[in-house]
Amino acid sequence: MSVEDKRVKRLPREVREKQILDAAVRVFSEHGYHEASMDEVSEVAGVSKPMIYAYLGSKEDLFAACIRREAGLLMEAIAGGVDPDLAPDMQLWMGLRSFFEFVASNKQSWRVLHRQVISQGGPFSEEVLAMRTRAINLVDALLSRVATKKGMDDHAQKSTEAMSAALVGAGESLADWWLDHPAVPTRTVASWLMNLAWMGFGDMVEGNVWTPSAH
Amino acid sequence: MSVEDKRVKRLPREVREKQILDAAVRVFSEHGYHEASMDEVSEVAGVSKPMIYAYLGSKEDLFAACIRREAGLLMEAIAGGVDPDLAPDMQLWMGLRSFFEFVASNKQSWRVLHRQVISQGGPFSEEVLAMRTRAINLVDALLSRVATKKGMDDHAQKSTEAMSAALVGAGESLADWWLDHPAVPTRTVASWLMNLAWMGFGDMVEGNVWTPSAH
DNA sequence: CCTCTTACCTACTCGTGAGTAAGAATACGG
DNA sequence: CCGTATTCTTACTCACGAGTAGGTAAGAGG
Repeated sequence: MSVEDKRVKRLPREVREKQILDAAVRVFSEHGYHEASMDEVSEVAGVSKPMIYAYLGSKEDLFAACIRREAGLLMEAIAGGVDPDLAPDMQLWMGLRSFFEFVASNKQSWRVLHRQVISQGGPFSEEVLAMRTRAINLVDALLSRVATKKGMDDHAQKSTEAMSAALVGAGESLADWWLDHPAVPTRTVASWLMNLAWMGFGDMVEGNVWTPSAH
Repeated sequence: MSVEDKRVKRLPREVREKQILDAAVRVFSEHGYHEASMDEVSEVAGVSKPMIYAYLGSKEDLFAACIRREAGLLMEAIAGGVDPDLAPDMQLWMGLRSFFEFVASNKQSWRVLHRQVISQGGPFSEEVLAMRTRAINLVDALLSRVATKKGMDDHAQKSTEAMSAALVGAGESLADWWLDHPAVPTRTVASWLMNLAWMGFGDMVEGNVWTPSAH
């Protein structure tokens, strides 16, 4: 009569898929794509291996599904934290804060996403690179808007894309550094990068710092 | 009688080791550690598999040897291009130029090094992380020197390590971007990053740019 | 010409892990 | 109470790739 024996049995597909994805994110984030085994995923998920293949397809498919879900969450978090009517520097500021907040509360998601960004090879690299490109374009839209308004010359205009790539890379790297120094508050990390991006290091040592209040 | 049949035979160990390492760098840079097979390395090297094991040890050993060699080259190139008696901003500038020059003329080396920076898991991650940490410390030494001289407060002092991590990440990311945009000259890429680091984006749009002449 | 070392190869073993076949158990509609 | 669709498992197959056993041949030194 008791429904709770040892394993909860015969749950609807939706629920199982979520459990599997959660387990996959965890396992992939711990070992990376190649070192992770489907057997471990199935064990962590509390479900036998054929279920995974039935519901989510091959290992690559499963990984792609993880990336898509987590990338969606990250992008959503950032987009939701930014008001597109604000001035560009404020938008950048809000975006950075949202990003670091996401990383702080979703370390595993971040690891899965960032870990495989570089190591190409698999067909899933498209998936991952796509989301990185989206991030760069997002920043580029901001920067080039500023550049145009301020009337930078053509040569400098071209540089905004490269700058965006650099900024995104700086953000990723800083996020990684932060994982090893969790004592630093979110706001502080975000402001460091904001200042580096907007004022540069040279200005900072002169005491010129960007603050959200003085828009 | 002819000594040149098809394969050059019976070369001394030194030469073979170099051939193998060259092949390994190429194969690892193309596929990444896991997707690369020892069979392919042996094929590219023009040497049978047991030779690799006899000379360089296991797959991990071989990979570690690659990393060590290429990281050594990179660090040497940077150290050789920087005069430690110059002002910090000039040192940073020279370092950046040397770095991008190295990437331009050693794309494969760069790929091997950078590809695996993130994806932890293997025991070789120590090897790779070590060289990244060295790079960050190098930059940090510069930045904190500036910060101390200029008398930044304690809070800001602490930030130099994080800043260095961000800068290194920006450099890596920009180098990757550059691989897809080879038309841009080395000097230009270096100056973009230099300006971002020293002046920030906000200053650049105002027309304030750092140039090597006005030290 | 004999011996010892070093360079070198063919042809294997064998663990591991992705993917599957075949069917058991449970709900549910008629 | 009977078919039928869905959930779920045990117990396999099978390819691939790291690592090796065992042996050949070529030069060096006597």
